[in-house]
Amino acid sequence: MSSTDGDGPGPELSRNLVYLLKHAQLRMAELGTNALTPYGIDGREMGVLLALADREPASQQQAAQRLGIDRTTMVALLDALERKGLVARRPHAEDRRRNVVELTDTGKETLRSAIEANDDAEREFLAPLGAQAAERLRRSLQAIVLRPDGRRT
Amino acid sequence: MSSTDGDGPGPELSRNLVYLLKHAQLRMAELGTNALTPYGIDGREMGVLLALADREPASQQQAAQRLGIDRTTMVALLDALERKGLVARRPHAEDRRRNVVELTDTGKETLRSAIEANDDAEREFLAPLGAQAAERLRRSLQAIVLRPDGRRT
DNA sequence: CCTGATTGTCAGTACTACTGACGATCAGGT
DNA sequence: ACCTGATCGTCAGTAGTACTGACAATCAGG
Repeated sequence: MSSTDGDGPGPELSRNLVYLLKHAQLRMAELGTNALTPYGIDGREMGVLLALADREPASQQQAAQRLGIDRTTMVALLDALERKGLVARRPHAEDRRRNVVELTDTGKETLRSAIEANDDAEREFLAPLGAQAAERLRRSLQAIVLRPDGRRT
Repeated sequence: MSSTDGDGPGPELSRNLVYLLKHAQLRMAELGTNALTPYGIDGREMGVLLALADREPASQQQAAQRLGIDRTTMVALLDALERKGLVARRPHAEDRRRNVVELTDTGKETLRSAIEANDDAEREFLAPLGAQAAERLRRSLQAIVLRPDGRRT
């Protein structure tokens, strides 16, 4: 039952970007999740940590915008990260509607390790490509995702 | 409130493949869905049609394998496509456990139009890239997704 | 001080895809 | 022919994810 009949995608399906992107994303997400489990977080949570560490301290809404997700989705994400002691909410000095969300020291440490583990996972994901092709893939995706008119999903 | 504070992803997040692939996939799926609505199908259903048209007639299970989804997921997908008159299930001559799934004439016609519309959507998706970079992106994704040891998700 | 907008929160919902179980059917050995 | 184990399509239930809509608290402008 190994190499037979209708096992893989046909030639047309293999050219379809919806198909290719979906499965690329699934595979990368799986590799990322596996790589991150030792640190008790998954890819989405690492994204939140990155969004917070990358720039100046942010409100929950700002963090959500950086990640391209809804502010209501951010609530549960931060609940989990706060429970794990990786981020802290504190009240905003001048606007009491807002929370300022920051990484704890543990969070910073965890993020450092997570980035390394995730880099390994990315290397494995990109293994079928040469170094140059890998870098071009990353740049092309950036050009598409970060294109100037970026509207919110 | 337009271009200010913490609006986009920071530099680290922008390099993260999980982030880039997720949003690339979201955008392509949205463009595809929009392009296909005139034909009454979405990207997933077009995938099914492609999987069926690409190769010899298939059982539901084979079609699912070509698409990389579970056979239980295929059931509802085919229910919808059959209701729309785009595919037909008929009993397999030699194995009565199986259904042979085929495109109807309407299905073939719809798929032709859908492919054109989807090509337009892909062009829009790839617009930030040059022609060469676009083709390289497609090939790199193929190399990653179709890599020989492709295990089932 | 009032009105309208913003922030974080929560309940409810939608969508997708899975697991587990079922009956029907097939294949192989005896 | 019979039994056992595997396969196919189906369905119910469940899990994960992210949304919409509504709410109280708070802010900003007039």
